Amino acid sequence: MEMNSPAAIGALGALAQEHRLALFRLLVQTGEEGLPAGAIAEALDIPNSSLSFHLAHLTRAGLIQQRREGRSLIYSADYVAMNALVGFLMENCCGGEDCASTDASGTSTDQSERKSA
Amino acid sequence: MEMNSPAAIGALGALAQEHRLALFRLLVQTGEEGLPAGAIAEALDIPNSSLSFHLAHLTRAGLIQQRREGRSLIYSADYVAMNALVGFLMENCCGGEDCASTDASGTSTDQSERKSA
DNA sequence: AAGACATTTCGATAGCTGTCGAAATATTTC
DNA sequence: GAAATATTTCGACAGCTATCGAAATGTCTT
Repeated sequence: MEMNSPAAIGALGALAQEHRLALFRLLVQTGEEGLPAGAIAEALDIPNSSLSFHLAHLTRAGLIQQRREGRSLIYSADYVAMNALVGFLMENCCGGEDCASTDASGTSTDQSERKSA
Repeated sequence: MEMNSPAAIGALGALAQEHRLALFRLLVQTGEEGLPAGAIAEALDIPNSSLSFHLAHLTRAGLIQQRREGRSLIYSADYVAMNALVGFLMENCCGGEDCASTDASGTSTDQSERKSA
């Protein structure tokens, strides 16, 4: 997937907002089948027009997908894009190897042996 | 480390900007010894006052640390914080398991077996 | 084709963000 | 303690972001 900086900035910015982060988490939990805009608005208690703004933002960033089903628009998380974002962060912003090595709860996996160049 | 949403939003927002992302990457590559503000400003070709603004932003978000050395202020990446952020994203925004399983280049690791609940 | 339903677009508005020169602050050296 | 160096804070400004009601758009049902 090899995400580039502009794309990463777009994705990071899209997630860096209370409502959008909650929205994305909700869609991730929901899975491939996704949720219609109305259900999301209700679940998160956000006015329709405001939600639409955030949905558009996340879609533009490539983190969620849209499909029509009857008169509803169904939104779902794009796991591949999220994979790419996490991959980008690990490659470019952790130094490479051991950063967040699956144990996100750990006793601060030794950071003192960094590439000291 | 167990990062919470507000902290994650702060960190995501801090990285969601061209100069700050480049700055953080630079510090990650540099390692524990860090770099003085002046060297960073020169490396990234950003005016001192602008850079200071971004350094403050990243510091506020907890992603970088500051220490004084003579008349210079040395900045360095906080790897533990970055660990926590990536951990947060994997736990909350990937569904848990296999997301970005070290191979961020892969042929779209099958996403169709999500927790369909 | 009219009415109901689901969602987006429009428009106005308040507040936040990024930029950068100039002035202020901190630290060392002479 | 004054001059030199390293960096931050201040202030002004342009542009972006979030909010949300009202109007417009698209889709289904009868």
